[in-house]
Amino acid sequence: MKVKLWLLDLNQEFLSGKDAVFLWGISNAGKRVLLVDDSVESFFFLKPLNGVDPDEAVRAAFPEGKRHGVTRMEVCDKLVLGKPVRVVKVCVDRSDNVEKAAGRLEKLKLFEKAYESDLRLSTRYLLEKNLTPSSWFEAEVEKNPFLPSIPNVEAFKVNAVRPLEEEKPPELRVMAVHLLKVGGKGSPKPEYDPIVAISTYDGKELKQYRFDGKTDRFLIEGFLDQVKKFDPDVIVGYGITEDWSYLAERCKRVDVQLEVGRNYAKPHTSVFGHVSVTGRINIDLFHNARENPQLTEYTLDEYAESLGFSVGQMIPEHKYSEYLSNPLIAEKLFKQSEECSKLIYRIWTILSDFAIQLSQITGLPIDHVFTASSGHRAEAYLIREAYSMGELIPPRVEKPYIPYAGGLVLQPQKGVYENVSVLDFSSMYPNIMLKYNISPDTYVQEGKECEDCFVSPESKHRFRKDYRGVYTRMLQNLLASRKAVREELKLVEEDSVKYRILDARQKALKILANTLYGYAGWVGARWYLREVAESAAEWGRYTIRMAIKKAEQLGMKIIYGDTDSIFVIDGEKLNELSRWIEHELELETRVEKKYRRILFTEAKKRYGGLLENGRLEVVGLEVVRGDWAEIAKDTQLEVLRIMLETMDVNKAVSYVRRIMAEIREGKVDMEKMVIWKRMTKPPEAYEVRAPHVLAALELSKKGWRIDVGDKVGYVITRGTSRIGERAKPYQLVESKDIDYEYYVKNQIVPAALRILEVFGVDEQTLLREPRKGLMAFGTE
DNA sequence: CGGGTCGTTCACCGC
DNA sequence: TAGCGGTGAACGACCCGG
Repeated sequence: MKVKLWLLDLNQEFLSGKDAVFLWGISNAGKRVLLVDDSVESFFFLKPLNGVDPDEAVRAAFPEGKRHGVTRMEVCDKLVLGKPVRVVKVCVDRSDNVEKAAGRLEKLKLFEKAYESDLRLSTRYLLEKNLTPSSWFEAEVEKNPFLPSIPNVEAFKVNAVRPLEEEKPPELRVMAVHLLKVGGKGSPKPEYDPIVAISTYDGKELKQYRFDGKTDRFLIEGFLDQVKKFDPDVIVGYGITEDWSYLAERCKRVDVQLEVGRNYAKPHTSVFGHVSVTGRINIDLFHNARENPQLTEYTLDEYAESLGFSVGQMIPEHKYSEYLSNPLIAEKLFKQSEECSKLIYRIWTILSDFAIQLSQITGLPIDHVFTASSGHRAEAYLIREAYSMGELIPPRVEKPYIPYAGGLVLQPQKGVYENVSVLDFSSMYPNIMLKYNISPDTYVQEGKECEDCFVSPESKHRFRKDYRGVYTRMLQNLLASRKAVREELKLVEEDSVKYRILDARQKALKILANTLYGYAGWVGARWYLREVAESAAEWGRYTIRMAIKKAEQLGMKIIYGDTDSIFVIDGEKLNELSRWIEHELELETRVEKKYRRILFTEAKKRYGGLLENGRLEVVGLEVVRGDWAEIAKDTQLEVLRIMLETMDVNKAVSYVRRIMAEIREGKVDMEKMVIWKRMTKPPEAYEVRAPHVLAALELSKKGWRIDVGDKVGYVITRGTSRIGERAKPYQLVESKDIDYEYYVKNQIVPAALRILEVFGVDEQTLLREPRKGLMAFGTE
């Protein structure tokens, strides 16, 4: 019989002496289904050394292979970086023996290296069958008495599968989970702090299981019953990776089995520390929060706010214990846990489309989408592309790292300009890589012959024209799909489900395409080739230089430019320029922005301007930096606004003086003086005793846990020693100890002068007491 | 030994 | 656990004159 399924999750099992892949899905009739496929074979490839005949190699190596589970060896034709190669396919009795056999055989003096021995069986299965997670497929199945029996899930043995085109995902049962953990002192420890409550929300029903005063056994059981009863397809939490291990430890103590998988299995750790729950999608939104470096503390409320949710004041974690021990306010804590589960649910609703699309496109299971880095996402896609071409997937190996030159940045002349347009190349690197067929498998090594090649402008790297590479194919597919999606988007109503799905898809496609250039230059990549990244950058610089030259020929004034953009004074020649670029350079451009007025300092990558709609945009300046005190950023923004809107220097100067006075009078909140910096290594590992390092050391001495990646907030206090030693964690400082002069001299003055310098204001002018009866500035 | 110069370390941002 | 280009603060080694 045939079934139509949406692939939720897959895992590998060893069943009656054979490897099997378990496919967990939802049928088009809404049934939860398990398909078992034990027809999958484990294998890898060996490339013979130069001069070694593959058939000879098989005969010589087979006896040794047999001892390590090799069942069969055969010679076959594959591609290695675009070149046809006869390689040996090695089949192994079970997947556990793959790496072992590959390691042994590689050592024989017959082979250069092994390919695809580091692919997991489930990955191989998806490739072989051309399936992707989070997509529909059709399976030819039959009942079989030896299959595991699982409540509420129909199990079948699979005979054949084929992918389907259908887009719309089925209705998923989603359960958001929040654990309320409270530590007596410091952070809660599962060894002695029981769970206080678990809240769940499924979009309709809110449940909460509470500590009964003696044991958390019953609340855990209550929660587990609810999981079994509701049988979620998706379990989503914030920090749920940690919650699972906390739960596991608690379960051990109170003698409960943490059976949350569809097969009753406990949660288990898979790649990159990601936790899987068999048969379900386990999503930790914390991983998504971690992608946003703007966040300081990575609390749920901060994360939710960054996504546009308005969340009221939440009880901070260090006060949990205080709340819990006071019956008058304890209820607030429980209420908050409930609200958290609702919030987690709502966040998932807005992220799920994007996650599903990314999963479909890359072929990564949906719960890996958030944990995988952008490099791994691109790589997952490349693996599929390579597989379909018959190209062997290179192993991850350590390679030496050689830096190369990147984008071109023009030096701006400081000053204010009016009517400036920004002409951007659309997806410059992807389009350049496409245009010149830049790919690791089209690269022609030095000394090798090549009749018809693209030659990079500076290093003269060559790329063959007669063959489309993995990168080229990937980009062609991504950009073509994106174009098609965007065309379709135009015909779809904006509020519809279809619009949401398509928009998520086109965004995912764009992100993947843009990642590929960086991927090429990443030493950790399977398809790393410095020459690829280097050439793309060279052609990028060449392109922007050509555009500038043409603009100048047309009599246009170039104000600035960075990598893929040029800033020009708007005029009737702009259209001519972009037409020329499209025609001669064969690249698309867009007028991305128009500034009514824009200010440049003498520095690159730092400017601010008034857009046509009146919005003030700031790039690179202190205003947008996370490591300046709020008060300095606010002041700079206001100075910039005054100057761009009114060009009134006196007004700006007196504004700054007013703020300086307020600081000295102690009228500014300490909160606005906190400087945040991220720890990039453990405090002891620093060579320099920088302010944030000393502040971090002081915090850890007081018992705070400071991890790499945490942001430390400090203020500068009064004293005569160097700044670093006067930097104190803001939590430990009273506002009377703050060194106001530091904030005036090292924060307000430099931030304000950055702008005012352009108008000839210097430090002395700014600091001088305004004289009575005279204008504040500009009368001398 | 205090004050200045200057190279280095560090974090962050732009694209 | 994607790349390079770029700015600017603070440290700390060093020099200098006293």
